[in-house]
Amino acid sequence: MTAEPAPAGAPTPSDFIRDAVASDLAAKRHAAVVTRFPPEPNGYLHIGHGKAICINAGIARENQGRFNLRMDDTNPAKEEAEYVDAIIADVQWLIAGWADHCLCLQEKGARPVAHTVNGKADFHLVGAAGQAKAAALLEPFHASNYFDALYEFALTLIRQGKAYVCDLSPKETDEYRGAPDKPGRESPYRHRSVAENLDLFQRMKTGEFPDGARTLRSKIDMASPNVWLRDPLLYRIRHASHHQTGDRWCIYPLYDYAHCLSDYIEGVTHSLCSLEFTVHRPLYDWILEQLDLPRPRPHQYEFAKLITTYMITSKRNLLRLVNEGVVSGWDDPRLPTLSGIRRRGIPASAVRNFAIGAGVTKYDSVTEIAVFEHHIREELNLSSARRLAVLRPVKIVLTNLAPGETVECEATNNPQSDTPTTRKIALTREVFIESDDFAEVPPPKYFRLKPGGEVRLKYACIISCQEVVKDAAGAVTEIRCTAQLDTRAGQANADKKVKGTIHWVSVSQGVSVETRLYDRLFTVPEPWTAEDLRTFVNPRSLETVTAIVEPSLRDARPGECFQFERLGYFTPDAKDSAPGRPVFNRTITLKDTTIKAVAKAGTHSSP
RNA sequence: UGCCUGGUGGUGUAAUGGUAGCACAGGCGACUUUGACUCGCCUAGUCAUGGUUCGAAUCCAUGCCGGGCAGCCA
Repeated sequence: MTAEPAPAGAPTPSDFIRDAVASDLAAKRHAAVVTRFPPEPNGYLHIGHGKAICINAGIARENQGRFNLRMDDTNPAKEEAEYVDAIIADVQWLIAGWADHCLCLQEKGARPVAHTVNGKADFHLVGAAGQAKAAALLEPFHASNYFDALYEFALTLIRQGKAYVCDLSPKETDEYRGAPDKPGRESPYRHRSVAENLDLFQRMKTGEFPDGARTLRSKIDMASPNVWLRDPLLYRIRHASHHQTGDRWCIYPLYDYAHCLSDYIEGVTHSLCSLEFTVHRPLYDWILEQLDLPRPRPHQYEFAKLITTYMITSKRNLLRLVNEGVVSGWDDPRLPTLSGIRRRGIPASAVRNFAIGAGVTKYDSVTEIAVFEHHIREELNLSSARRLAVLRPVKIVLTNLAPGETVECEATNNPQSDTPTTRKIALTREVFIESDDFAEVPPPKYFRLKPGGEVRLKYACIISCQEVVKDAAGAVTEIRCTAQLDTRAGQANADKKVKGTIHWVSVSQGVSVETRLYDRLFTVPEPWTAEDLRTFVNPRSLETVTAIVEPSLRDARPGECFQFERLGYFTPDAKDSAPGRPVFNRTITLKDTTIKAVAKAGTHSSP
């Protein structure tokens, strides 16, 4: 768990939020920077959350601060413990080696304790960052851990005459609220006495009233142009079991009330969230202001969320794809969930570079998926070992090699390495090549194998095509070639040039492996605008083939990334691989200008 | 018709009163035992109109266009 050194020459990100943090620090408004990432455990994290994590963790990291992982679990109806574990794993994966030393969790079982600061009542809970405590003794913060503190704060608001118990039904509450362009009306229960409010609120807590019968509301301004200031609800009654607190509570705080106070309780200094919460900020500030709190108050700043073409990131839509079986689960490699992305073989660093590069602004932008793909290839190109694999095989017979004869060849593991290593691979009489790499009737500018043509087998030698053998149906069954063994590395004609170099795998030594070729899940760049998402699901987003790979790949393990030369990057699937029997996921293809070159040649040569 | 926010090449993002730059995408070329990588070159932008100023993407005014907000969701 060491911090990754900042890339040489990489400028420190600068944006309006970082400017605000720097100015707060300069003015000594806070002793240290504390940010937070507060997901609701009602689904898996996706790449949009990834951006929020990168911003919150990144700012903590740049200021030697910490960032709290908190489950925003105030709604028992929608949340599940299963999601908590997935969220923790995804966050840790995303920041490993980068900001994990800033990640702050709390001691198991810890709760904020009431105490007095400068004569004022307070609740405070500080966690442990990095490895200050053994991981087994830590857990994420939970808003539900603050229910007692939140209840006490609510009592304070009632005593101050800033909150009241309202008996309006949900429908009536809605009607009384008015509309953005017309003021609301005051609830008939708005002027109850403090004593009555206290009594009713306590009875709400003890379970005397059914769901929806009463609420606790703040008393602000029913005529405010900001609808979120029209006496917003603080508590609702829900006789439901909560995944953390069980049946201890039947009243649950709402987001606006719980969030600002959770931030305060944890000592958060900068609460960074997405733009849709901007209209809630006056309420965030109002609640904290009323309570006359002894410690510095947190402040909320909003940034534009990450939206990427061909991806959907709404939990509703994601859940639907999962439930309807369009994908195999939350971690389907085609999904932009962090679990899916990880399973697909995309490095966390690529996600971070993408998220950070998207910037921190207040403009709702749509980032092209090509940028993400660029970052994926950039990382994988540097780190992936090269291997030979054939996805759609066609057989070549090297007629001048004897059956059983092997010609040892040396292959480079990673040409991008400063000190490249090599491995041995065997050329045999029969090898598979990619069916795309042979064309009986080649288009113009076709560099690969064709009747009477020559091509180099990568790391081996140049071969000449002599004869094409077909079955009764006219399908090519084998291509008979001669190997020019003196064009191997180190031989007399090693420097002989041919236009094309192709990959291959020995028929006798190759291993068959299930390989999953993933493509974009949607056929249109902005699927979220669709009436029905399923209309634009790409029917070819997953194709499964039996690939033939070089023998060393039999031992590939999940977590390892390979470049199958000329094809793309592949990684063993973490769920379906077994020792000695990997199942490969294609992370992404190599950039391919072949199509363009051939198409262009075709265009030029046609009338 | 209310309030809050925004508007810089195709896309994303810098420039904080002083030469509009970077990245992705696109185009052309070089290199190449990956049609990859790498390298070079090119295309293309300040929403509009006024104003302030020696000088405006930046400040002011007006207009236009976009996004968000009316859950007992977060």
